[in-house]
Order: sequence, then structure tokens, then C-alpha cells
Amino acid sequence: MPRQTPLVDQWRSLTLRYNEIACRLDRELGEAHGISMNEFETLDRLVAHECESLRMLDLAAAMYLSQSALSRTVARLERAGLVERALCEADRRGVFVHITAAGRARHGDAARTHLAILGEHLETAD
Amino acid sequence: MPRQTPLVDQWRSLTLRYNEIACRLDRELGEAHGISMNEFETLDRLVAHECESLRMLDLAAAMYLSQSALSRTVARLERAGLVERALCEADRRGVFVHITAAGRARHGDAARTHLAILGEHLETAD
DNA sequence: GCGCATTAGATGCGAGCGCATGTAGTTTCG
DNA sequence: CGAAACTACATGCGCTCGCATCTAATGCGC
Repeated sequence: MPRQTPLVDQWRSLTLRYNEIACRLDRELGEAHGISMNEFETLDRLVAHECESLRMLDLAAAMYLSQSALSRTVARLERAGLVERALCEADRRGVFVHITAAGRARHGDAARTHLAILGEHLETAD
Repeated sequence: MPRQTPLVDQWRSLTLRYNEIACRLDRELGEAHGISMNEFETLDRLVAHECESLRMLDLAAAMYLSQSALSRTVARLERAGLVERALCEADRRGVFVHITAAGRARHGDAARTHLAILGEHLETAD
């Protein structure tokens, strides 16, 4: 059966690669640090930005996560004491999310696991 | 802030690419053909194999989908009349899944949408 | 043949997601 | 100013998923 569909092969390869990594990240971050992949990514964005300008929408845009999913993710992180919500005084609809000391610590630990897994799967290719 | 983490960039890029495509596939296959991305992938595997040797486990292995998820996916496809389950007589625990005429037709239509979307996002790169 | 471990698939359960909607705060315009 | 349109986030709902478990059919040792 001749392949006239390199596109499909490319897509399946992408899917496989993504799922393998995402699945391992989710499992190992969960087991070792008690947070999901999306929760880690959220913390990661917060740590990177540092300046407390991060509102929910900014986070959602950076993460390919729906606004509702992000809202719940932040709620879980808050319940775990890893982030705090703060009302934005300038626009009181807005909510600043900022990471706590515990959150920063958790992120630091998890980041090692995260990087290790990426290293195994992506190799330092190119 | 210097990037000492090309791995993370690579991973984010992979995630973004995967999610954009997967999300579009799921949405447009759903709107235009009434099937989800996973349902299409299942049909696609069935069409490709043709010979009716496809048991559930083979499907699951080829698709990075858990056994339970596949079981339900096949159940949905069967409910929609797109596939049929047939008991394997040699090993009566096994279930052969085989595609119906309607399933083949639906797959044919959906495959055009599928390929078009892949083409837009992946480009005929390389 | 008869039990016990194993295997294929189905299913109960809890979790996260996206969509649609709800709620509160803000802007726009008559 | 006041009503209507809009915005930021929260939440109800239905869906799919993975995990653990259940059921039924083999296979293996005796």
C-alpha cells in the first residue's frame, strides 16, 4: 500500500510523541510532587513572569487551556496553597494570580523532574 | 532572562502545535461529520487494515488510547452504525471490530476534512 | 476433568475538560 | 445619570478519559 499521505504519518508521529511525553509528565509529576502537568505549567508561567502582572486571561492565552479549565486549575493550586488570588484594584473584575513560597518551592522540585523527562524524550536534538 | 532550557521551548512548541491541530480536528470533524478525532482515528485504522484481523487490543496499541477508552469509543461507533462487533470464534473472549459500509462512507468524507486540516497546519514540510 | 492464574473486553467511579451560562464590575452612549 | 453592551472570571452540565475492578473465556498443572 503506497503512502500518498506523508501528512498522516507526520501527524501520527506528532501525536505519539506528544502523548508519550504528556502522559509521563502527568504521571510522574503527580506521583512525585502531587501536581498535574497543567498545574505545573501554570506554576511555570507564574515563576517565569515573576512580576505580578499575570491575570487569568494572560495565563490561559499562554497555555492553550480554556478559560474555565484555567479557572479550576488555579482553584486547585490555591486549595493546595501553591498560589493566591488577589483582586486587581484597578479593574476589580480582574484577578491577579501570584505564586506563594510553597508554590515556588514545589515548582523548583517539580522542575527537575520535568526537565529530566523532557531530556529523556526530546534529547538535546539539534 | 537567558534561555538555558531549549528543551522547555521545544516542549512548549510541540504542545502548542499538537493542541492546535487536535483541537481543530476534533471540532471540525465533529461539526462536519459528527465524529470525534479519536473516533475518526479508529475508523482510519480499520480502513487501513481492511483484513478483519483487528481486535480491540490491536487498535488500542496503535492509538495511544487506554483499553477502556477504546472500548467506549467502539461502543459509540457501533451505536452510530459505523462499526460492528463480531465475536471471535477462535478465542471467544476476543472481539473483532469491523467497519460497516456506512462507516466506510463516513470515513471517506471525514478523511478529506482530516487531510485538509493536516495540510494547513503541517504544510508539506520536508 | 477440575481448580487457579491469565487474558480480552466491559464497566463503575472520580477527575479534568470545553461549552454555555451566571455574576459582578466596567465602558459606552443617549 | 441610567440602560445596554461588554469584559473577567466562576460554575453547572455533559462528555471523555484513565484506573481499578468485574465478567467471561482460555490455558496450565495435576
